[in-house]
Amino acid sequence: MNPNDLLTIGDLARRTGLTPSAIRFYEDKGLLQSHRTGGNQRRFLRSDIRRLSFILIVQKLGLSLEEIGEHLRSLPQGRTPSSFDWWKISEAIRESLDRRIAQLQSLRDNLDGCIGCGCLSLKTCKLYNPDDVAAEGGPGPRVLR
Amino acid sequence: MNPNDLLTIGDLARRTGLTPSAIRFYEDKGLLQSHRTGGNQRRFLRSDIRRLSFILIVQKLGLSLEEIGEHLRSLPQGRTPSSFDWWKISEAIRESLDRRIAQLQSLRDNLDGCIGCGCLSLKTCKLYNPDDVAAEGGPGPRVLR
DNA sequence: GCTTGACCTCAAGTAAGCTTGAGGTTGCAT
DNA sequence: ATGCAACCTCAAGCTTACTTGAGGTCAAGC
Repeated sequence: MNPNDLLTIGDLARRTGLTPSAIRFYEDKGLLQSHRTGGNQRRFLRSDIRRLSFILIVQKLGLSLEEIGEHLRSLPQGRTPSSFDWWKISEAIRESLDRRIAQLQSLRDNLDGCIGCGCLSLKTCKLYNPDDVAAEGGPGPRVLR
Repeated sequence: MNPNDLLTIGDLARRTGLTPSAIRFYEDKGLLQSHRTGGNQRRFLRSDIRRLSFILIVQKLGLSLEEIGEHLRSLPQGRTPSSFDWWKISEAIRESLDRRIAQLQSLRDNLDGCIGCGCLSLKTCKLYNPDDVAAEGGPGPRVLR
């Protein structure tokens, strides 16, 4: 297969383990782009395999598609992203991951004092009020980020 | 207020910061029970304040209501939970929290090697396949637990 | 006894991240 | 030229964790 060949959505699905519907969904959300054939079918670049892999990996780290989109928009438009481009993104993600780990650790460290004692006072509980971390958030599932 | 007084749903809401609708929702899900007055209104025990506080706190640690329910079902039925009861639960939760932190740490440690290098090979990526961690999961939002 | 706020139920809406299905088109092989 | 898999769009459904609203009842103060 020539490196200039374009991939169908099915090809891309097979290479990434995603379903075509998921890929269309991501395109809808602006996480990748496609060209169209005369007959209106999508054609993708080979570099989109990497792009989707990135999405899958970073999703496992707990980032939302929204957040992933922001990172992806920092990639260069028009040229295939270089190693350095990806490295810059991975740095940014590692930092937020570090923050989340630290947060979870401090929550854990307060767990015994807070629940273990049985007092469970919402007013004094460090766990419940660790500096207003993850305070609001509107409707929908609330996940610690 | 006498310790034997029952609380209305509004009282409980005020004491916990939850809305009445959220409390009804939790009752629906079996996370707490209520008695009813002759006029079909809910009445709660004072120990339900603690129960709800527990739910709120543990939610911040990232557990789903489903998981929280499982923990709560391990509490004694019929008697007010003791400090020791709560302590046992907090131990169990701390352990799963520890596991999650360890998982995140190993993901982070692989981040540079995996994304940073730009290869992003799904087959060889440790990040993507850290022993099938968080593998499947059906529809709906996928969050690393 | 009457008003008023708090309560009740049930249905529908919201957000995220997709899937599933209906109804129709394309593209490749024979 | 035709058959069939793969593609297309658009609408609706699913899960989690709730909220909002409609339409109606209860309880407590005056």
